[in-house]
Amino acid sequence: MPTGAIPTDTLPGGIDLYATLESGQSYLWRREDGRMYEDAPDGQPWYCTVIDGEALRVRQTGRAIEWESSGAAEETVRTLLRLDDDLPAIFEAAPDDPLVTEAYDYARGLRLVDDPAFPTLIAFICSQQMRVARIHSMVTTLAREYGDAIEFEGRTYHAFPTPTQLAAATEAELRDLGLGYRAPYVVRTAEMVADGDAHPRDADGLPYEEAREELTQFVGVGDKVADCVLLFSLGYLEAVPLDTWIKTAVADYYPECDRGNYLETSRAIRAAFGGGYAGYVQTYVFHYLRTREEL
DNA sequence: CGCCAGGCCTTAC
DNA sequence: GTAAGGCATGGC
Repeated sequence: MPTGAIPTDTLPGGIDLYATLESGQSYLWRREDGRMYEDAPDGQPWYCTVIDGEALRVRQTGRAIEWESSGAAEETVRTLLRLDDDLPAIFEAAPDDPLVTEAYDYARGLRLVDDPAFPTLIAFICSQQMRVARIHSMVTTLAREYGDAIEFEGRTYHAFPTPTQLAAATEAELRDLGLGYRAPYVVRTAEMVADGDAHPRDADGLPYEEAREELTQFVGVGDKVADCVLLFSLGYLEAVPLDTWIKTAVADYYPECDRGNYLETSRAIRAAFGGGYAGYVQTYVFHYLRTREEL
């Protein structure tokens, strides 16, 4: 059984695993104590996922990121959690204003994730008009109902369904699982990928705004969901998803960036957030605004 | 009860 | 190209 421990002091800027995995950017991990999003972890809980058919769990101890897997290697952990990102350099590129400073101080060590493209696409199709905990619940349900089961260390894990597995679901089934009006979006997008008509990875490598446009071909995907896939899965760290929280931040802190439409407002806030790492700033600000009063 | 949540689709101008 | 409705569900 592959296991390992990655010393925290070897990671530039350290890491806050809790903030990284419970900030609403990834919906593909589950906290083993079952209290995800309810409370800050009491102790050092394992977070579990399935990646490329292998069970993987990680936890943060006082001095390391420990991991255990049925077959994944350390490189996978480093990739998924973006452990090589240079957080001090990223902070250095961020604007020096009160909101951003507070957001960074609130969750130092939060790292972006690098999740697989298809699950991320579906998760954020499900995300519209939903709260973070319910999105996570919906993704967990899809894995349980349609994904492969994997036994590891006496526990059963469920992979997120493949495009083919999810395309075999019906709209009625997904409505019964609580997806509401997103059900046909999920089925139709899964069919597009399963049939080979398109894949979210096809956007990878295109210039940022072209990549975003490419992703909107999927049913249920507009500019905002496309930005989430670009940021959390395809490595476009400049992407700034304009959700309700960030729109509030724009109105309250950067009113000059509101240009009346997504494209131009996106360009303005991306510049205000420092350009190339604007998506990092966005994720810190989102996490701060959404949870600062709730813990 | 009404309001809101990591919005998008369709239709009408 | 932009604006308005409609849309499911659950928590508060």
